[in-house]
Amino acid sequence: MDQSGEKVVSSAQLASKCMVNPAQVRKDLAYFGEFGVRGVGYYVKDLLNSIKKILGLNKEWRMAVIGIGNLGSALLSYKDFLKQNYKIVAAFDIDPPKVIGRVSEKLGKPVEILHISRIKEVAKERNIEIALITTPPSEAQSVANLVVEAGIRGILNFAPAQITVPEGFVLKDVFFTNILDNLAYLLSNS
Amino acid sequence: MDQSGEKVVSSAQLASKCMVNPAQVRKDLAYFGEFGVRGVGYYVKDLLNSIKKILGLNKEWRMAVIGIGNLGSALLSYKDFLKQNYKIVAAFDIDPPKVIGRVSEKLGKPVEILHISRIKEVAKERNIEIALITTPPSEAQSVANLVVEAGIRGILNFAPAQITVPEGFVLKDVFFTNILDNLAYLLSNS
DNA sequence: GGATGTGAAGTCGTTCACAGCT
DNA sequence: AGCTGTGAACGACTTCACATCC
Repeated sequence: MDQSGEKVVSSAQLASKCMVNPAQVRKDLAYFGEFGVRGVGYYVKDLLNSIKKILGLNKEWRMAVIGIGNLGSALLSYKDFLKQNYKIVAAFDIDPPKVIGRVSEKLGKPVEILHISRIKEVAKERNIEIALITTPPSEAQSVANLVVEAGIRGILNFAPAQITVPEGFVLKDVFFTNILDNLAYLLSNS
Repeated sequence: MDQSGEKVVSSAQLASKCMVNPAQVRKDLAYFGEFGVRGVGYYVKDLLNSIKKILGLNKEWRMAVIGIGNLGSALLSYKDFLKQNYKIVAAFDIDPPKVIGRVSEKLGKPVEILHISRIKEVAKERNIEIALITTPPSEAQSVANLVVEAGIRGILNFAPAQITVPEGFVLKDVFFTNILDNLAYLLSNS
């Protein structure tokens, strides 16, 4: 809406876009503060900034991809990051030379692939806060341990393996098979 | 538990494994039928079968991958499908010859990559019920239209694009950036 | 006048507690 | 005796409705 040049928006407009109740929109926003103006609505620019602040998207998050197979390569060339506040600033593998060429072809400004042993050093240098684990499942936990040791507090795990991290670290799994199960369920009952 | 040879399980055991309340487990299961035996618990084998039936996992789901870039290739060699009831039986791209070699290397029994124009014909032949869309976002909607026209009722969309399908079709998006946003939020507030 | 922010009412989901069955 | 299935009690979230402020 900001890009379309719209200045204000009401909870009713937001609600219809999100297919929820207008009161829900107001309650949810009011939970974090007073962002609206009575009798007017919400100023789009202000609301956008406020929400970004709430969600932690008012800064650039610096990330590393670990495990440069097909999935890791896909992430390295994932253009959608550019629109968001995420940036891949490092890539690691256990066998770096093999893959440099492959990735360089794909990107204008390629990210050099480094040996996993350098993660602690590089994490500090480049202020890495999030690690994307795209290794085979058998390596996921030991890689996670290295990530933790390197002081990277956020982990997004793409490997189909259950891994654990100590208190104070945040781990999220991307198991698309869960979504696939949901799809299968919906197909079975329709 | 079945693989460990356990014969029966109580709602209390299931609850502690899932970190929920025992009554929750019983209510949820009872919603779909009577699977337990009073004074005993649930027979593991029977319960497993019942749950598979409920979730639509008591059959093999035949799938096609459309768009054989990095992500599509990753899915083609995704070993975890084997454990589940999903099978990739076809792969499509707009430029098939280019990629055959790359995928063949990776798999013992490669799936041949076909031109997208053959989707309708092949969908019928091979009883394809689910399409995994891994094209660039700009192509996602037009590919989805072809999928719908081919009579494939389930779509799992990996492309970062909003697409729509007619009534009667089921669409699920795999937008891992949502999970990444959630991770960033949790990191910001801890 | 008109849309927000919010107590009150209403609805939905979770937990308790026990009857009923093995 | 023990555990399920389930009505009743409870708690949480959603929606309503209006006082409040621009």
